[in-house]
Amino acid sequence: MRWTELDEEPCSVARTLSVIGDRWTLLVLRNAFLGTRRFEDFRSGLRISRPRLSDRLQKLVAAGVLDRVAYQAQPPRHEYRLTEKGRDLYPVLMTMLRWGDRWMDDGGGPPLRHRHTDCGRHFHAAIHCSECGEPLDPRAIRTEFRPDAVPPPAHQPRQTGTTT
Amino acid sequence: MRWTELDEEPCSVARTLSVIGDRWTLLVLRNAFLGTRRFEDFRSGLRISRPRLSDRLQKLVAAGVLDRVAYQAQPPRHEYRLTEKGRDLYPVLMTMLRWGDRWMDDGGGPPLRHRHTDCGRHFHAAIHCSECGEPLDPRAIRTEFRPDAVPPPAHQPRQTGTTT
DNA sequence: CCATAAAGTTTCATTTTGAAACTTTATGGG
DNA sequence: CCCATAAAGTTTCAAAATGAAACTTTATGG
Repeated sequence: MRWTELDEEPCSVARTLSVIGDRWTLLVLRNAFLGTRRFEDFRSGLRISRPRLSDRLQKLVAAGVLDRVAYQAQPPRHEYRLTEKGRDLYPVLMTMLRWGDRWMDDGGGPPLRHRHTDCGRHFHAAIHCSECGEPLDPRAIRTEFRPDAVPPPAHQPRQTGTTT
Repeated sequence: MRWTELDEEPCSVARTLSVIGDRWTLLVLRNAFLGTRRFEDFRSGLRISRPRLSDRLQKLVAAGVLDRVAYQAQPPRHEYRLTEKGRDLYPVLMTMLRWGDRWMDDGGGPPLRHRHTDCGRHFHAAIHCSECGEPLDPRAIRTEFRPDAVPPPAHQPRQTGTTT
């Protein structure tokens, strides 16, 4: 499979990966969520090479995840801001952060902590059912495939629970 | 920044990306969550080249995300199963799927739907506060940095809300 | 005895990437 | 005025990652 074919797969995970599924893109977005907007700030904050940053930003703008906005006219300078589509990636970043906190700890505890101003406590992101609001247990989920979205091959009898 | 340095960054997103932040890995995991366990099934389901699948599986096993288990002795054959660490990536996959459903729809609706057996309804994953259980609004979050985890450069006054 | 299968590895050409230098327009200092 | 610096890139080139195809090993079925 080619990367240019990914966005046509009948799978929302694959389609999402066609936008954010590369090494640098999610780090660019992480910093965008932390307030970075300018080319040089992304570059120095990430230690990414200029050509790579340049094409990642262009792709994210083309995908509608970032918006390129002029902040000065002479010489023309632009900054990159998250769009609504981009801000909606927040749950993806937060669940990744949660997994890293839990499984990649070097012994020093979480590098960042988040406080929920509504309840005042440090928290992590947990996924819940959008309909009933209960925490999601993968075993309590049944996956249904659209006719053109064929389940992948599996030799063992299909598990009923843990499916995407 | 080199990819081998990623897992040492004081950032749980970067550390998570050091494990799952490449093109194929998340697709391998997607299929693993859908029940695929064997080399040839991953390969045909993903249309990935053999050498690539081989090293992705090895890395995931080394990272403790998959377990390599013999299912027959002669000739030796193994299958790859999600560990607890691997199953805990479910929220990441589900939030990615949700984003794709919402923003990458080609007009045909979601390729997969998920039914919550507890409430009986089709749902999507929403992130909630682990402490109070309320849905998370990015503006209701304050980020606190450990001393060695420096906030990335940002020219504009730091936003107080939408931070990772 | 031959074909096929599973799970890889090897080889090689193509693509992607990173590092460094270069470009353009403007500002600040001596 | 002249030089240094800054921002936001682009160009060039060598190194690393990738995909396609062929090959390997052990076993089973006809």
